[in-house]
Amino acid sequence: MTVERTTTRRERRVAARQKRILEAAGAVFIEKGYERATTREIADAADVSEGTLYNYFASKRDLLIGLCQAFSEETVQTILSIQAESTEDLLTQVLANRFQHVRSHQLLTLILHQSHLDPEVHHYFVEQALARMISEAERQIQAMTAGGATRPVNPAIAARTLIGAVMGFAILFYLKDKAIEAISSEALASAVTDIFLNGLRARPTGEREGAQ
Amino acid sequence: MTVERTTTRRERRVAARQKRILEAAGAVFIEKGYERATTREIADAADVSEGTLYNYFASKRDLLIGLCQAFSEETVQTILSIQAESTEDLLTQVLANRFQHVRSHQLLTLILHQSHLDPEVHHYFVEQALARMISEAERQIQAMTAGGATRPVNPAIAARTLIGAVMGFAILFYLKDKAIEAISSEALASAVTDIFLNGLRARPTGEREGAQ
Amino acid sequence: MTVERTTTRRERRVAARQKRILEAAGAVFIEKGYERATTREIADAADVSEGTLYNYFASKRDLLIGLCQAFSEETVQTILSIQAESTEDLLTQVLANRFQHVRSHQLLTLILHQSHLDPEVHHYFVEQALARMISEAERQIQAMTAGGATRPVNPAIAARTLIGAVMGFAILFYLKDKAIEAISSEALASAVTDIFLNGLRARPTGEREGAQ
Amino acid sequence: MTVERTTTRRERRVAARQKRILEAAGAVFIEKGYERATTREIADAADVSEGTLYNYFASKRDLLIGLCQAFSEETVQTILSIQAESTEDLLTQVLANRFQHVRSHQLLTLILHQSHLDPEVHHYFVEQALARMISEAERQIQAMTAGGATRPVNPAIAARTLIGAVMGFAILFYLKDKAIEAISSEALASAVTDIFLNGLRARPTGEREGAQ
DNA sequence: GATGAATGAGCGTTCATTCAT
DNA sequence: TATGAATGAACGCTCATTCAT
Repeated sequence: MTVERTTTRRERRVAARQKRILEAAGAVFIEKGYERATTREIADAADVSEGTLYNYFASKRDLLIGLCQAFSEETVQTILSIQAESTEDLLTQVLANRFQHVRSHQLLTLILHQSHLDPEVHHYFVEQALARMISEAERQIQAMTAGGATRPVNPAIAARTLIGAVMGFAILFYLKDKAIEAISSEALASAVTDIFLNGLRARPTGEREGAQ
Repeated sequence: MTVERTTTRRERRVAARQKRILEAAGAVFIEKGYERATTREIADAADVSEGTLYNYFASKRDLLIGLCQAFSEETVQTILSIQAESTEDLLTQVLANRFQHVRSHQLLTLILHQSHLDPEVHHYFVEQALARMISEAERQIQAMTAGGATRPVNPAIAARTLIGAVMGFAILFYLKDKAIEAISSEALASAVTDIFLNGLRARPTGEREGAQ
Repeated sequence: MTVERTTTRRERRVAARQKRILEAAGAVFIEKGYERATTREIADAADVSEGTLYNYFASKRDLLIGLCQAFSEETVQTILSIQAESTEDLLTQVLANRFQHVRSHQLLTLILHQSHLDPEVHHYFVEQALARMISEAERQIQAMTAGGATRPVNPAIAARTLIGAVMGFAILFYLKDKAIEAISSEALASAVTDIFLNGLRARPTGEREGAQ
Repeated sequence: MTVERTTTRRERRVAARQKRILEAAGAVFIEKGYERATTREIADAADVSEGTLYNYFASKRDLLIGLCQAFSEETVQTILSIQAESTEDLLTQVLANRFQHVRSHQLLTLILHQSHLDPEVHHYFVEQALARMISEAERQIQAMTAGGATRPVNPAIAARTLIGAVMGFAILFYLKDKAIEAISSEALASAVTDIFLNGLRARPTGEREGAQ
């Protein structure tokens, strides 16, 4: 018997089933929208009965909150854990990571929409995740400006332009934009980083160009 | 007697009522979401009976389609009609115009979400409006690159970064981001234009800076 | 100016319009059933507005009552006015007349059904028309039995068998029975008269046969 | 333990409830007519909730179709299973059986009416039941004619006269004809059989009379 | 008198949630 | 604990009737 085991078999089974239900809910929510998704459909997709669903989540709304919490937490953790050597590297990594994520998990747009309608979703996503990421981005930009890496721009606006662009790309994936789907997340991240760092404007001849 | 009148009083009344119903529908859809909005609520908001609603629109979905069509058409017309003297001026004007619009009409995010769920909304918004605006942006970027005004970037990506950022800002307005709401549309447009044209990266000393 | 005219032009116009509305109502009722027929559809078919409909009839139900009254009255009048030389001739004429009528006007089945649901329809059709025709038939049978023309059968049952058969044939027309539609009303009347008068049973050789 | 049981308790409960709902629907349809019958009323009559109704039948129309199928099948089975020794016996039995049936179950007239309006009801009742019974009746008449039991009449017309008369009597029951309700089904069947076999016409003295 | 837009009660149907098994 | 039948409130929509023009 492994003494170190802190979870019993039952607890693990419960956790696994909870996860399966949440994933099923996410898939059905994205396909049908939150309102049109039925608990029966979610239960079928999770291969459990409707009754069992309610043993794991108190309501349909709870499924949405659960998804929102998991999504928000995962997003914040992932972004904050990224280690980079330079401004450019950091931006590229963050963008590549987000592009990769939204490409396969289209929850972001669902949650954006529900954040407007449900105060609790707003709390978990906008206040706990989006606001934190925006302020982290502002902090980074201010640090980089202080360190001479970036021009002195309005950090509130710059942070929101970057994060807004990521959300915008998420929507383009969500709307099945063919041109975007054809580009790898890394290539897209590099190109977007280039635009944000170096701008679109042509440089006077002889000027040092940025990456890419 | 005004012989020139081409619309009768009845026709004008009908048009006005149709507009009022559509506006009421837009307001309720934004407040409650499309699914949770009830036809009774929309009728109340438009100060007509439910029956009257159905004299003007065949179904609740038709209200959504009508809003989407009007929104898409208005957006395309407005953007295409903007006249500008320079790249910078054009970008600033377009951004200021869109920021102003999404600030007061929050339909964009509703329509983005419904475009994923309803093929007809997708048709009117994504195919008729968004795709046209993206390709117009690509065309402009290519022209500016050919004219030496912008660096040779991937026009597909650059166009989508710009438009994605606008959609991202629309979402921030939609989510009631206080920092954004505090900035005037024009100031925001200038700052974002600056970032897109000149980039965030610090320039070597002595380099000519872009606008702002 | 014809002094004898007892109806003004207006009165005649009103009567004509009333007749047209009633005919339109009958056609729509038969096509869609009473409940599914809409007043709009009836108004369209009569080429008047819905408002005008209500200037001529107080309600949709009134249209049904009106149709029922006209149908009942016409049926009774027609049947009672038939003059015949013999039992056989009388029966053949009545049957031919009714077959001809139900072939083109399918109101009978509609009214039969509504008689069950609406007391006023029941009054006009069942009590004023059907019951009178049944008792007239009973009277005739009794008279013929007394005169030696028919066997001493139960007149109540015989009358109802005859009239029931007519209603049954009306239903077969109503249900578009092909075999019945292919036979002329006169031929059908003769054959049915033969069956009722002479029976289906084979006769001993040498017996005198009835008509046809 | 009853190993042979092929239906579980649940299956039997489901079948019983389905039957109860169908019977309730039949009763309400007959009382109010199909259109005026509400699903709420049917649910109340079956002592279930409206939601439960829809667990057993997909729509209100499905209840009608279900009734029509059951009625049609039962009618055909019953008629075809009747064994008789003579023409007279057969006719009497069939008539008695039908009179007894329509006396207590007034579905026939409802179904006759709906057959005109709903193609599926037409299919199940007119094509699957009525048409089969008519052709069976034609076959019998032809056989009896060939066997010398009946005169050579038009079998199509004779069959329809008989079946039409049954439908006519069903309508008289449906319309609560007092004279008919006062006569037992058997007596009525005998009297009608007599009329159909022997005819109404008086016979020359000395002729052999038919039964009854 | 004729019109047809406006009305709102009432319908069939759905589905989140409960609970007996 | 897992099930899925039962529930009933709430929805989108229809249509007989009214009434201002």
